[in-house]
Amino acid sequence: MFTALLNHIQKFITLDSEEIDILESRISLSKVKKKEHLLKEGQVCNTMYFVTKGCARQYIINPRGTEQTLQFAIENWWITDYLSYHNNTPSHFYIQTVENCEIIALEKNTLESLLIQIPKLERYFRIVSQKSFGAAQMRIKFLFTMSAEERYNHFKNQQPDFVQRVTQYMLASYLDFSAEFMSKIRSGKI
Amino acid sequence: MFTALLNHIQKFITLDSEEIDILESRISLSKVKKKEHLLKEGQVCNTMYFVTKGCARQYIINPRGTEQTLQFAIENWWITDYLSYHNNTPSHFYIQTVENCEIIALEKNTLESLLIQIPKLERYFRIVSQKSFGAAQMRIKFLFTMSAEERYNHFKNQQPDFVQRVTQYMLASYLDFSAEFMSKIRSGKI
DNA sequence: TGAATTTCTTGAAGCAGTTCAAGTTTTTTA
DNA sequence: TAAAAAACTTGAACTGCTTCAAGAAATTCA
Repeated sequence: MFTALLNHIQKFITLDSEEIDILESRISLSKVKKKEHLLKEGQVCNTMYFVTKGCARQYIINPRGTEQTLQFAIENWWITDYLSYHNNTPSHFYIQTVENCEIIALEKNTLESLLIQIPKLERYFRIVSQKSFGAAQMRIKFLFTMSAEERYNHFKNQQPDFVQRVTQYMLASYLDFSAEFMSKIRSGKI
Repeated sequence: MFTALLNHIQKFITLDSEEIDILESRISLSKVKKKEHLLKEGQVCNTMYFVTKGCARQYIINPRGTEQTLQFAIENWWITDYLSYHNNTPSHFYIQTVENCEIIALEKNTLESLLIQIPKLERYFRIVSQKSFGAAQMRIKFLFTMSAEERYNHFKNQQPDFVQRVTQYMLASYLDFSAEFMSKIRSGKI
């Protein structure tokens, strides 16, 4: 529901009741079935998505024709293609639900007018995106320094529940190794 | 000089002359010699750095004891460890100049008070960090889908001048392969 | 529920890139 | 400008992970 986003926002800034009303009037929650696309490669991305329930992912189709997941978004995460969003260029990515989801889709026009009415929201989005960028930096560190098996174990320790929620090939590609290799890691045959 | 930052800011927002004065009064440019550290692993990062001249990089020392560059920052780029900055946790990274630099160091306290005096700056930093995050996503895409040689050629095409500015082992590690392999790519022995 | 589809497992062969070591070239510094 | 230090090159041996293929298990959906 809407309160999930409101709570998330209020972790970083404080809104008064008038601002909450404005926000509530402009935002709507939609249910999205598993495996539906929110964005496809080639489209210009003009929407930010906030997951209140379920899980979405950003992926590409690599030259060999297989999908590789670049990012997951679970409850209380924003997901979008910021480069396409800001530059109005065709996206390199797909964004797709992994489970049945409840999602707040915030279009550029709506967001821009909200940012004018409630300038404090600039701060919220600044902090959220700076933290996301920080997380992306750590991700690159892990990809660079750990072996496949270490990356799997590290992820499993950090997000024990999440491992169950996605198929093996999605997680394997996110950790940058093959689904077959993941099967071998799991069975201890490495 | 200060105008480099001012121009960068005014690409995204418009400041009036009073705001420019405030900004100018709180910001100072410093010269930093080549190979000096702005941040070391284990320190809490409470400063953002804007490069007006020269080049800096963020790197780690991997388990084998060799340096791996995660990010470069040239003219008009911000560099910091956002995770350490926001969570007040010890950094996993080093930040070091690669050339003699002119840098604007913006401390958290200063930035926070500037953001209160000039709330528009929230917007500037939001847009900059969202674009940086977008660039990080593309970087992960390239790491995932291209061979070592393709990554090198792609980088060289995108940033032909930059390739000359850093040593081979820095660029090789940034592209996630060994310095020896880069030597072989360059000589066409692959 | 049963058929179709998707996902997972396993082993064998292969290879892109690493590691090591030693020599050469370039850059830095006293 | 000479000596020291840093960066680059080259080849040989090696390896972590991929690819392929084919069967087994689990999930989806009519």
